[in-house]
Amino acid sequence: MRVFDFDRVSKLSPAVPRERTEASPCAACTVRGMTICAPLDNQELAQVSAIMTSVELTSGEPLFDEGEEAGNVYNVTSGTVKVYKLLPDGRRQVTGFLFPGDFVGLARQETYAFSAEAVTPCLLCRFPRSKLENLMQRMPKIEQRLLNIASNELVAAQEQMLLLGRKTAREKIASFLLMLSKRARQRGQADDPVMVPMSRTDIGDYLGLTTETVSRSFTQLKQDGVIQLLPNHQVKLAQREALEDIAGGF
Amino acid sequence: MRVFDFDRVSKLSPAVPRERTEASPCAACTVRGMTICAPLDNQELAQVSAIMTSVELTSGEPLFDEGEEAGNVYNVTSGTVKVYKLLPDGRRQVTGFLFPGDFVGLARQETYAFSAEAVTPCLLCRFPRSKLENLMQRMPKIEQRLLNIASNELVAAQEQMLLLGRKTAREKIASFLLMLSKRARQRGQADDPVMVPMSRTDIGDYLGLTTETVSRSFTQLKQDGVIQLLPNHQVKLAQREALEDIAGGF
DNA sequence: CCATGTCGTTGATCCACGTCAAAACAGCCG
DNA sequence: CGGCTGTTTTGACGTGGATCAACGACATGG
Repeated sequence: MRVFDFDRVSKLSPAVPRERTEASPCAACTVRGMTICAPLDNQELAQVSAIMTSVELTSGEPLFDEGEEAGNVYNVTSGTVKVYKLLPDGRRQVTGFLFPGDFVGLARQETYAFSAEAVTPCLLCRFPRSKLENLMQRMPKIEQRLLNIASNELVAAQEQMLLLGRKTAREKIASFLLMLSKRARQRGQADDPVMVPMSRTDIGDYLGLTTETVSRSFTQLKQDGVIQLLPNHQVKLAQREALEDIAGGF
Repeated sequence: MRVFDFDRVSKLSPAVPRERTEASPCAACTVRGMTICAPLDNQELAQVSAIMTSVELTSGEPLFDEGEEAGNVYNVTSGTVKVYKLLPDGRRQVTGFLFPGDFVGLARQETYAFSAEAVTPCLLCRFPRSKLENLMQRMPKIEQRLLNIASNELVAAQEQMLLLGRKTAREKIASFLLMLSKRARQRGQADDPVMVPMSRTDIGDYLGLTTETVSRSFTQLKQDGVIQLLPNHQVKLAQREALEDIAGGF
């Protein structure tokens, strides 16, 4: 596929708390290093924060639906969001999970190409698309950042196609757990007992499986001693090496 | 997923032959309207064409391999290219087919995230990445165009995930034929007897199926009178409406 | 025009995962 | 603490597509 990256500005770095003295709500943002705001200086940040509003979602609350007019873009600051597409008969494909620092954007059309919904209670930054576009005219750094984000997503999308088209249920679950672990680490969070906040149904819809098969694959990996299922939606990666071999198709 | 589009510059338009008088090889480019070069004026085009070299590939010839250093990006000007990822045991996922006007780019890493190979004899424009980056500094229009391209690809990637994760073999084949038809139309080519230049194996690797299942699904659609299999890799969409219903999961 | 390799089609069988059903469990509130 | 509700797990069974195996249909070159 045709991924690209001309971003020389900023590499993805673990989020570190920032302490600032200005009044901007972005000043204390703990995930700025991973967001669209990463390359901005304080003055630019103030301009961006001026058009931003906060959004709070409870578990299961929709953010927007596929086909709706795409008026806003978002940045997740806390919680987990899922984005998905539906077939007319209700079959669902979750195309991604979004964590703090992740960007929820939109298609080139004037309508969203997918639905987005909170998996856990969430906090997001909302930017009206038109206003952000104006801002981008004056700040090409944002455009570069977006291209960089899009490139990363494209690489991830291809990886997911390989998973969906060619991996077994066991391999899919192993890959999924490692993906969660890696992304938690990138956010500066614990990467070993991995938080798995989403339901079996959501996982199945993400991996192209049923809940029953997801559950059975977890059980099987547990019985093989590769993982341990802990309380509170946590999973211990008891044998990370083995899990990586399974995920990679060895 | 987090797609985005801030491109107000150029909408995708059917490729029309252009007649120009300058010496630039791009002057006569028949697919310029769809490429990265679309928004450029003649003077800019000359600068871009100065760093461009032509590449010719025979059927089955590799363009580059996953993991290789990503030194160049390409634009397909004629022929069909496939891009794919492999698992260690040889399982293959074709993540895309590229036609004239399509861009073959790269990941944010310094290495390609996938392999690319000619399906038919091909002609491509090659751009050294570093030189194009320099050019982009001076021509933000190219950057905007790339973001636009990346956004479109992200939408397509999500559609493909829905297909891979949730559609039946029959629905996959129907969707595939309609995709080929639509893209041919966008290029200004015949969209009804649709050209299907790739092998059953390639189609299977794109749709997450085996060659046998691809063949059986074609036969089934033919027997249902929805399509006709013509010589020379062509397929007639005898009942486009019905095909669209099947593809959409109705 | 036939020999030869590649690709596509068809048939028979198998199995990973889906489906259907029910039990076990986990929150949650009264 | 116990009943209620939704989620996860487990079990029994069915099936769509994979696998294995011929066979037919083209292209290509001698």
